[in-house]
Amino acid sequence: MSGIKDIAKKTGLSLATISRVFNNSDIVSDTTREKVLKAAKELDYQPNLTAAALRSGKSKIIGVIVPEINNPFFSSIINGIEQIAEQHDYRIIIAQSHESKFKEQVAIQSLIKLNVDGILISISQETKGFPFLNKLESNKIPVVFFDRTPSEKNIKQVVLDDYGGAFIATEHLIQQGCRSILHIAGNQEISIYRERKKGFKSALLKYSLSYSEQGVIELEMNPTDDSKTLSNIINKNPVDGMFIHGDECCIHVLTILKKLKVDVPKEIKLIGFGNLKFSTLTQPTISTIDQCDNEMGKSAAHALINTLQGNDITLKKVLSPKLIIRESSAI
Amino acid sequence: MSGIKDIAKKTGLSLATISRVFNNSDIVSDTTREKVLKAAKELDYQPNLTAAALRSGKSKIIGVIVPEINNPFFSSIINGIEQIAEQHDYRIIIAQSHESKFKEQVAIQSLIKLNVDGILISISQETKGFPFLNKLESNKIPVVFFDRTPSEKNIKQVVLDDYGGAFIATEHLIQQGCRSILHIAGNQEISIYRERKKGFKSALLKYSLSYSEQGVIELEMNPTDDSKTLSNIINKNPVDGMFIHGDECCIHVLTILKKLKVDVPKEIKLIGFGNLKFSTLTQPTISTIDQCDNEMGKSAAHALINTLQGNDITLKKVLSPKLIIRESSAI
DNA sequence: GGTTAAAATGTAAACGTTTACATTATTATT
DNA sequence: AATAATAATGTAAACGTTTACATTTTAACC
Repeated sequence: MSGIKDIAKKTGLSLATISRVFNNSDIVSDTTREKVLKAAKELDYQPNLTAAALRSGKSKIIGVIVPEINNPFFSSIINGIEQIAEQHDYRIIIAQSHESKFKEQVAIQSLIKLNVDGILISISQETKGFPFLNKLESNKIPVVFFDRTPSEKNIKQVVLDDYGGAFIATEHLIQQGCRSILHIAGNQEISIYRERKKGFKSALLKYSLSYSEQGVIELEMNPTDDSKTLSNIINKNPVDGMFIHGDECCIHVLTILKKLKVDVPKEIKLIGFGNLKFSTLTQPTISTIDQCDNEMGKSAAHALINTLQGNDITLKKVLSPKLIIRESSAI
Repeated sequence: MSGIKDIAKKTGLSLATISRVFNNSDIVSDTTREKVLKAAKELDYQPNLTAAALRSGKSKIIGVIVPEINNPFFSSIINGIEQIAEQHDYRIIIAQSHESKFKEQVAIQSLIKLNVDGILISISQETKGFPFLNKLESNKIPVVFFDRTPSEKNIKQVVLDDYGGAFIATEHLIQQGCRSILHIAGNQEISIYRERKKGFKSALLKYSLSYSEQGVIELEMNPTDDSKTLSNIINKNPVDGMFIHGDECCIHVLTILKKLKVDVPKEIKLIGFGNLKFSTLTQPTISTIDQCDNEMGKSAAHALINTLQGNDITLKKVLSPKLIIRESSAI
């Protein structure tokens, strides 16, 4: 492996000049620049980023912490992050929290030790606040949160407008003629699901449809139990639409409804949330809300890189989810 | 940030001794070890891995290159890799080739510059051979390939027995009573799909069923075209089973068959390949072959770490896929 | 052509560890 | 108690860059 020294020897220039050529920050004369680049090519020079990182304090590495990497939502986000990072010549290093606050902390420690320039993180479900913020600040490591963010104020974050997404989903059902809509909600401990419930409620109220807590249920994700629950509800007061907190649950519901001989979308229209790939593979295909996962990754990466470059950024960016209309909500 | 120097100052010991305590390689007396650890705790010492990497040449980072991170197969593998890496105190850095040979090369260069200790890679579809092997060898960076491996000999790799998987899938259909089985094959340019076709053929022959090239087709993944293709075939000679090269295609076929009013599994039994999550969410649920994705990641990581630690490893590890029986192949 | 300003290059220390080698302290052996 | 062997610690250079500061070269001006 040839280094800066070899180029210096070959060109007769000093180390400093060579270094300046590659960090095109300073002024180097065109002739020497060319001379250096030529020599670099001939020697197949590869800069040693470790050495550069040690001296300059900039590693050109961004740490990314997600709960689970093999969750399509997060892996798409990472994909977005990677795209932007690559464009700016940053590498990303990935760690998982597995929804554990402890592992999250371990991951952060590791990233600090590795001298990452910044961190992108979606916090674990266990984590309410974010006690590591001080430590990161004292290490001058900027953080941008995405999707799942802690309650602290004045943090940089990019999130989805879950409320708005739920609103347009519900609105869509209403516009398709539904008048008695059930919301199958997610765990209300988690803020995004609370927001989705709120959006559902608002849409009903806007269109003067009655909202009641009986119109919102949670499921066990167990075929037999949920089948009973749903058939009970449907038989009592005829439901003609369902807004379901997530695509996976939506497919679960679809399967149950089929078994109950309910025609989707004729008798009941369905809309999910998430735009997972398999929502296009069901029969009928599932209408849903796109979470802009890739875009979220890109935005988060942009925000962090801007911060690293000293540009001011808006503290909070809210992405607008998109309505995806498919067969399950057709008239 | 306090460093080794601060501990030295606080304890009155030399830098070398402190270093030795943390690289518990050498012999340090128990009393000084304790003294150092105590001081380290009090100072909240975090070793600077960049400095350590520069001096020692070992970064404790493993580079991982996959075609697409947001592909459930690869993200599960990465998950497995991460588990093992973490246990051995390695960090992983992820790069994507996006199926491009050029980007693959760029990724490798980046990883070299970052001084990764080793590389795990599943090569892009464009890549037949692996011309970067020399470069990595000359940089003393060991490589372990997984799933998609180049044709070169004497490379460390962990792969799936695609042939065997296809064999047991087909055998299962036969045992369920199928006698006229269609194979919906994947792109025969790609070796894993060639292997699956071979396994299909072998199983038929073992059970004295006739094999002909008409019994193998490829689809366009387009609902209308494929619907025609399939109805033609089914009408000519009655098919009672299908072994499909991948779960996603299997769902596609299932949807078409439903529209053609074919009863799955009564009239035609289906089995896919891949054990993707959504194969449990269809109706009927889909029998499939599990690809051991997580295990593949673990094995690959183990192989690499063993190599890094100087232990000899077997050159090639072949994982045995598992039969997952669900409704689509029920009697 | 001499003076000054600006541009280009050079010098050498620094980043925080690890490690070969040297030294000192301890224990064992006779 | 002297010597040898071993264990524990110390010294200082090294890893490959970046960068503050110093110096030299070039250009600009009157």
